[in-house]
Amino acid sequence: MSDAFESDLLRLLEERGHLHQITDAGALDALAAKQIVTGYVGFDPTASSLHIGNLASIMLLKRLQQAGHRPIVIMGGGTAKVGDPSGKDETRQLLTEEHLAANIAGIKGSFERILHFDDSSTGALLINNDDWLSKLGYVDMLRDVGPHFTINRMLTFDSVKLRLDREQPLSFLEFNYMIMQAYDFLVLARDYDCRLQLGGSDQWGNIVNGIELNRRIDGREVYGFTAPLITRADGAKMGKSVDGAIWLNEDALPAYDFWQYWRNTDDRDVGKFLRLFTDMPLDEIARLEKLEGAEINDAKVVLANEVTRMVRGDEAAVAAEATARDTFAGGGAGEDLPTLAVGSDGLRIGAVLTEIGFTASNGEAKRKLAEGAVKLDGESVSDPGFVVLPDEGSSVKLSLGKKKHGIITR
RNA sequence: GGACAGGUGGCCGAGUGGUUAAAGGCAGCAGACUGUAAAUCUGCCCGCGCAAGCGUACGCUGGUUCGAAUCCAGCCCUGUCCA
Repeated sequence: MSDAFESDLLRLLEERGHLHQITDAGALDALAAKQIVTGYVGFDPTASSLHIGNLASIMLLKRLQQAGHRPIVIMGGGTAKVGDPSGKDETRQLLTEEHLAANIAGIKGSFERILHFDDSSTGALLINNDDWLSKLGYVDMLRDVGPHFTINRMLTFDSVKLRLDREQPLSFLEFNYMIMQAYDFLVLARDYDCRLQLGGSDQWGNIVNGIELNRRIDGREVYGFTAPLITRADGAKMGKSVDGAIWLNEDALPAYDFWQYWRNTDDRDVGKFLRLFTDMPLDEIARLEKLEGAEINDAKVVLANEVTRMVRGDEAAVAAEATARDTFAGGGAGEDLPTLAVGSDGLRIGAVLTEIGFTASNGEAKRKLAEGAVKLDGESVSDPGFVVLPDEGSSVKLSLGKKKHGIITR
């Protein structure tokens, strides 16, 4: 469906792998080719930091701006009070007002780093949909919007069907989410001349509702664009791990760990991720992803550097790479590694492992010791009674397995 | 409001009175092999404790029993059907 889009916008999105579906590709293409288009993506502030699962959506806004259009970030302060059932097996926890406000404050920084906010015609905007949603009167809302939705149709949406098919509960509150989101689009189209909503493929239903609502109430043509769900070659979703998500905020995940996540990308994903999450020229990416054997590691380093730079800034990327080089290639210990100071009495090895965060409990630490996974300055340690006590003023390198390294000082 | 079904460890899912901290799978961690990759094989996988050991755990609260995730009562929650 792809050859020859007229607009830079759709060409860019398509060639970098962001395109999944467009509601009216021809019309949107024509519009984007002749004028600045304002487009938005909604983010629900369910945590105090976004994670790399959100990165694909953020990139949509970045691409929009790169192609000379205006991105709007919608903070779902209002919709988060309702909870999006899309793609969720079960009901989300409801968040308090204070909690939401704190989350929004935490998330904001990521956008400020990745998008350009200014007063120009393509400057990004960040808007909280609570501004209008919380002011809605129930009866007014029902009368204005209610007639345009039929339950029959709402029941056919995947977000609803999934729950019903799985015999999972779907509360009335959540059922209303799609109406709230559709209403957002209406408000944005009216007040900001916003003509495009972008999102992940799981948002298709919600987006289509917004388009429909605009057409029915205001007779305005607006468009929807969805990106494919990004999965890793091993089948896992982006950024999911037991230790927690790969957070964008430094206070939630140190830059070194963030960098490592990308450095450890599956061979098969390198090209895809470079296209999606960096601005590298496509021919350069094509060259990198063709590297074979151990050489593809170079491409992974490039990927890690580029993404870390975008999300965390130059310094963080440079420091993380240096630490990785010293630690892995040099066999030493880079500065960015997690560090733990033990007192003058030292600390038992199990406690050290847990305090520095390599193991979740003392029991796990002991198991790892028994498995022979723990090393101090390269020397295997298996005695749970071993007390770590570096010489005054010096430090030792603590390793759990091949990948987790830290520095113990006195 | 009624009838029926169900609520088990991060997830899925066995287990219907006794070596059950709870089968099996997934996810995860570690070891071997490698390239800080993948695949494969092996081990581990509630917490505290150096250890002996202790403490918690099968929706909640009580009860029966020497002994309960398993039996009883009440409650909460969910689904399906009925009103």
